[in-house]
Amino acid sequence: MEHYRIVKLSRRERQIMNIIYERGSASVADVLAELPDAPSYSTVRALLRILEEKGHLVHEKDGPRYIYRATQPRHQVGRSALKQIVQTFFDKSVEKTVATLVSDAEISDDELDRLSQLIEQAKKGGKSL
Amino acid sequence: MEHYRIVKLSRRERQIMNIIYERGSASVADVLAELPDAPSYSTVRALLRILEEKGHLVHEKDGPRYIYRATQPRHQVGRSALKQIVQTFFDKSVEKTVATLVSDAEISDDELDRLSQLIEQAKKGGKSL
DNA sequence: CCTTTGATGCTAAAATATTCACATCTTTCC
DNA sequence: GGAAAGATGTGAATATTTTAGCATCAAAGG
Repeated sequence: MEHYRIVKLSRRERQIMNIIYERGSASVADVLAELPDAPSYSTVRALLRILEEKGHLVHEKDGPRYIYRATQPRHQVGRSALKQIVQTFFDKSVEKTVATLVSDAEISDDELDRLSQLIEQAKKGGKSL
Repeated sequence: MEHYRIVKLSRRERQIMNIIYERGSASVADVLAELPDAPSYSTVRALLRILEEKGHLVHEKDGPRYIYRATQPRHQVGRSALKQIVQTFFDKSVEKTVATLVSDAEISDDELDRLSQLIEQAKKGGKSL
């Protein structure tokens, strides 16, 4: 239940983890291509190795090259990150957070309908517990 | 419209900015009290000074002591941070994000009702634009 | 088989972040 | 006013992060 500590990462480590979470998996070249202010190939490999040593990543071989994946499931880390955002910027209010989400993004009517259903289900689900 | 770049902060800088965003404002002692693995008083002052030099904070005098505030409005930074989370962990899907929010947190019926209204307004608002 | 290409392993230098000690300046209050 | 308490300003040491160079190894192609 406690916060997942992807929180102790350095700037570059964070950037790399985000890339890998976004893509699901990535080779060294993939990471290099998406890193802002991209450093050298060697540098990216060093960082990936460190992240692996720290237990945040694992790699598997895909022919000659390594493919990296996160060890912690994305939904868990996402949940934790979201919680942090709600706490830090939205007074712990889910309502304020959702308000920002729906006012900021372009959302189709279909998606809005599904959101309504989501809320309805939460009402029922909450009751039954 | 572009991402607000509170993104280049180091680990400690990030921790401090989060504390200040959460509280609204803070003295050196406040920050020190909330920092995990709290360093010395001198250290916190040094970090606050750096953050001020970089333009992320300003201070005003409250009697003998300094009170620090963020220069960028919280809602703007929160909006940007939220966007980042949605992109990184929820496939850019507001729906998935909201689903996590309502399933994770304890939400009262009242709040769920307000969320429904929120969605309804978004439907109307979206149409009219 | 041998060369070329493209990948990783390792190590160390350079840059940045983090930390604190000490000097100084105010406020408090006796 | 003057001492004590509580703040800040500064500079430099320490630790961590970030970077890249060079050696090595494996696959691909002639």
